[in-house]
Amino acid sequence: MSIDTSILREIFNDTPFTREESILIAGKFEKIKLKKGDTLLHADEVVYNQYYVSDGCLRTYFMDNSGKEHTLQFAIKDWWISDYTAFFTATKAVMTIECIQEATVYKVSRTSMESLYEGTPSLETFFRKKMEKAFSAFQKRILFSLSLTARERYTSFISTYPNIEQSVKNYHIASYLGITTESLSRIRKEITQ
Amino acid sequence: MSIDTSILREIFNDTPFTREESILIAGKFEKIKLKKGDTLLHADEVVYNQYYVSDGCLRTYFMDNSGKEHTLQFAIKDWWISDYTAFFTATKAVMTIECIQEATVYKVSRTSMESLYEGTPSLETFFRKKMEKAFSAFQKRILFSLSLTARERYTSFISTYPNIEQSVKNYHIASYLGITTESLSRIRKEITQ
DNA sequence: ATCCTTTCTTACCCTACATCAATTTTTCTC
DNA sequence: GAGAAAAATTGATGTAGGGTAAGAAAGGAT
Repeated sequence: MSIDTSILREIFNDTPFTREESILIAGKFEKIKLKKGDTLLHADEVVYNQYYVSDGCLRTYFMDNSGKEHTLQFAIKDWWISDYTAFFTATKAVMTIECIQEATVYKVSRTSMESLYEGTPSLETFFRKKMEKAFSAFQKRILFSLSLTARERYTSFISTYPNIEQSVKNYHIASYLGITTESLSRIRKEITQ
Repeated sequence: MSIDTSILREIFNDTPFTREESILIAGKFEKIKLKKGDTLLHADEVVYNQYYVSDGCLRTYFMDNSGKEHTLQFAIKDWWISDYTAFFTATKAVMTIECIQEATVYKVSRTSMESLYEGTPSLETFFRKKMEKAFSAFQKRILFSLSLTARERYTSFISTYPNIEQSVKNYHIASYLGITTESLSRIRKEITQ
């Protein structure tokens, strides 16, 4: 365990920590390198950690009873990823996190987080705000899934996440949008005409 | 402005505050009574406040270009409600909050919240955890909308929120599930047979 | 460069849910 | 409790997107 304190600047942006705080925080993180296809977290595993993505691309997906995959989230540089429902309650994951492009992530456990919050309120503020943004993003996604057609959701996705689009397969995007890869193909054809 | 400090126990459960903190916090809240049909927040208004629901039932809905309503959230006792995306960033609401059953809510502004966080870390912890739960709920909702049929989403809704079901109209539920009221009617018929 | 695997596309038909148009039931109001 | 308004149901028909199957492109591996 432990990472270089200089990386904290990347992870926590402009959040100011004292020298002591930095050392304490850095001591709780661990650097992990992943290759394409690696699984960072398996469904049914108890979730102890969340991960900061420094580089590469990952996705969280849920596999339903019929074996179909549903992508909940992609994560690229500066995103955090985990099965958060399971992470918050230290229960079993329903989702799997897969590396879809060679990645470097920094891992930290929930218990580490909780203990760090105690001595470092600015850290808690940082995560509260992260949480607020993530919450907003999910809210928007729900509204979109309720009110937009598949085609509209696709064009919205493309313009919102142009960087992600390059890193992922079309069938990943389809499973994120809630449509089949065939439908996405038809939509793409329609658009380019 | 200001409410009785005794109500804080209801709002913040078992969160312990000092006498001084309690007075400070209570000073930032305001009690509001709503009748059925009242609008607590209009789309296009800048959102300064969030609301704790002490009693009654409200819903947040989004109206799309074609005039169709999409219910994002219901709120009953002990839930918080706002257009959170707009609340966090002090921007204009895209959603409207409507009282659907005579309600009592307690209002507090974002700036009040931010200033209270500074002196009372336990308050920030309280809201961080609330946020985590809300985030999980939204995540679950996204997974359900990706992987379940309309019928499955309906039965899941009914069993998850039996208390809400009684307070709301079927067309509210339909707009929450992302289907038409006619489809919901057919699903209900199917189930009772 | 060639073979093999993965990904994407296309064509055909199918289904879950939508839309439109009444009609019935429930709820509100005086 | 009669009449009006709102909500729910039902039937007929339409459509976005799904399922299946096959082929075409694009990437890797050797």
